[in-house]
Amino acid sequence: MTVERKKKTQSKKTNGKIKKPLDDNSSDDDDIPLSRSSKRESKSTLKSNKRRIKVEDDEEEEDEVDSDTTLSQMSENGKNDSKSKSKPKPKSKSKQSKRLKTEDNSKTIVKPESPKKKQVEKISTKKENGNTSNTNSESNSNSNDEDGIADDDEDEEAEEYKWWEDNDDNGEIQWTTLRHNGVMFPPPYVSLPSHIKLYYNGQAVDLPPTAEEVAGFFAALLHTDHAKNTVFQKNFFTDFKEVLKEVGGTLNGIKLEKFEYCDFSKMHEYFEIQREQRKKLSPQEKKQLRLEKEEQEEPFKFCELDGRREQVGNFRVEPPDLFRGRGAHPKTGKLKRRVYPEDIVLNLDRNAPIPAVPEGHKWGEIKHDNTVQWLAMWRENISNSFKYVRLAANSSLKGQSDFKKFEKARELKKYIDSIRKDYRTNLKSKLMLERQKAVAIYLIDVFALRAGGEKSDDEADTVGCCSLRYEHVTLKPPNTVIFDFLGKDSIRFYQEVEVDKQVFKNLAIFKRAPKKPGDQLFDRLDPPILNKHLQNYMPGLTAKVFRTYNASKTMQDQLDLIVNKGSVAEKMLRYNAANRTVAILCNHQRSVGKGHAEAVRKANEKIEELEWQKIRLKRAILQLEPKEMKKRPKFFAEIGDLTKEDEESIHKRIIEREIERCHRKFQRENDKRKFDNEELIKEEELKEWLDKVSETEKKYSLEVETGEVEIKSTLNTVEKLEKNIEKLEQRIQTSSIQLKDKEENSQVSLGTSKINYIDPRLSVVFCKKFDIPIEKIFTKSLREKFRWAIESVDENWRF
DNA sequence: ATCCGTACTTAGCATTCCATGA
DNA sequence: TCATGGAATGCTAAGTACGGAT
Repeated sequence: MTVERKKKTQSKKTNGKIKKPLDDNSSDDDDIPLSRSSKRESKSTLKSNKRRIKVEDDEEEEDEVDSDTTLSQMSENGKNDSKSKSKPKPKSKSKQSKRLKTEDNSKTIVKPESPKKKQVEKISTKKENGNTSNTNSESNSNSNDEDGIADDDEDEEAEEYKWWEDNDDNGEIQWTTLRHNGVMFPPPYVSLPSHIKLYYNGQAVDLPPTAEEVAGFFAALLHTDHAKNTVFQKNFFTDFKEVLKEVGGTLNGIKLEKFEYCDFSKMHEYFEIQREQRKKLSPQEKKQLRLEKEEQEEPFKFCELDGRREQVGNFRVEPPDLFRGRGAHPKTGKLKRRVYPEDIVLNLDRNAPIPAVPEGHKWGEIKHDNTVQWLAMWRENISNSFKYVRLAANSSLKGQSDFKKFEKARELKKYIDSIRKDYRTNLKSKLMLERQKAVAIYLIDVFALRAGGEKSDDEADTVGCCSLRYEHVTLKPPNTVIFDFLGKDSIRFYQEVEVDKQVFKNLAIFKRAPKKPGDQLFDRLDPPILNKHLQNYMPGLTAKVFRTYNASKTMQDQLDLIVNKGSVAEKMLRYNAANRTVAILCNHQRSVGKGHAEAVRKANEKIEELEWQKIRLKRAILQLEPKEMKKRPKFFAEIGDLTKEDEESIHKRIIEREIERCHRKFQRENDKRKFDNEELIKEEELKEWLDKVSETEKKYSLEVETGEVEIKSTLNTVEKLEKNIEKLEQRIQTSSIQLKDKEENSQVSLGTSKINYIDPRLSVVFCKKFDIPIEKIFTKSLREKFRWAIESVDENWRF
């Protein structure tokens, strides 16, 4: 774990703690559930009683007026809200009962059901145009074995379905036929060798396999931050004990009571060793394993959608594990239980054959709902929500959704001016609600905030626009605002920015006493209200569309600034810079890799050494032709830039590295020989190597003294030297560019915006106009995902 | 209106792959 | 040639959105 990384995690945690009574009950203001609930719930009560704020339309004074009543009322409401709090949350039980209900009569295995939902399986008369090939879509169609023969790829798929060349869009229905082979289950648990144990207070514990598995989950994480997190430990241990109880306790009578007494290190070591072995296992044995694995998953990788063969995304059911929540998640460390076929609901077309079930099991339910995109789903036990098996990103369905998303964002272009105009106006509205809407949309538009829906107590405390609280926004007159909060995935959003004057004033109003830390800034607002408002401007417009719009718009603008010159590498750098602007806008972060600081240092040293080499060559030229100095003083000027000290330290570094290398080489070589039973290299030889190095060292120090360089004898003309200098310059250039790129990217994640926010057609156009191979920008899988974009635009297309 | 269930997108970290350079 | 490390992919958590029931 690096320093940087730690820092970051820590800052997350610290941040979380501030607001998290659960984590730390030292602070005074938190009567645990009460204060919390009041925070979170206060708004709902308020929302109902809309109330006017009378506001003079006079610039300066207006704000002072009487919103007060509203506010005080508000916080009062907030206080006794804990009552209202307790009533929601019917909790899992009632949910559970509702659950496996079929929406759609059809042939349910488990229970037949009332026809409910709008039974949309009308065989839309949509002809299978476009895809001339297959279309054996009608019933039986022999379950279309994924024959080992016609193995995918290239020309074989020449007739792939180009949905973007069709223009039929039939609203609700997602497909007409859908067949697949179900899902792949993780392998059953295999017990550890009998000498690998959990130790409790020094004693080996005999665990039944089911419990051992759970202990193993923890052991596997022993060296991670999770294992050090007390919430994680606590949740894990509770669930571990529960499982143990379920299976009748330990086999040798040891009672596990305290986490602190558990020693997982032997188990952990064992896993490490296994991993090592798997790693070096390998000649082509690895390949063999890989092939076996591929064969196993083959049947699940593809499904048949409207007669076409399409890839499934996550066909593998999530294996049991300890839940790794992000940030300060109250449930982190809990056991995520194994999923069985009985837990799984499959979605298929009515005539599809039912996939085989693992021996001795049956599917939970079979549905035929063609208004949805999922192939299978189950309910997970951590937060009682659903997990879905869906198509892969390169599928037509996903592609179509993606396309629609960007088209919707493009449509916002037509409305954005009037929306902006309106929210500027409404910043002065007399209605509190309108003002809040205006400010919220402003923040969403300008700072790319997320909508910010309400969250419950058993999730990490993170916020977005509507759920911002008092303490997340600091006002610094005249118009500077500091945002500091944890957003999605507990990623910190920290920005010190200048905002519109009126926005500043409004934020001040929203924070006005008696509001206090913990209270909602936008007490009248939630995402549905906001979205409803937005839909008055444009059908389908929601808060998230702004992120897509602004991201792609920014990208377009940035790309427009790039001029078509320089090498591909240079143009790529500019593209990445544009990409980075977008990523920063969207606050897409990543933790700095563990080797980062070191890598930067090394890269800097490398550049320094290249510079040094270059200077040496220049000196060599002068030794050869002293007259050159007069001819091109500029060319030689940089010789003076290198101080003696710098030079010496470079020398030192190189020498040290060489010595190091000699020792390593010696070591390694002898290890090998020992292994092969060969004669070892003598110490003398090492000595010889080292002597050579010290000769070099002497040469260098002489160089420093005299200023005379000694260069390879082949470099004996000015021309040759210059050629080499040129090469060095080139290398320096490339290295510097790369380094710069690396540093600037260290905390910014470009991928997320590339995958989700930047209209891929922008990149395609960029490539066409600037003569860049698309492979430079999109990886293989992204090219597949964005095939619709790659194949559909010409270079004049604009977002 | 609010609540709640459902379904879909977006997100960063973990793992694997693969090129590169010591 | 092997180790190393960055890029690519895999995984699944964490968001948004929306509609129907109450």
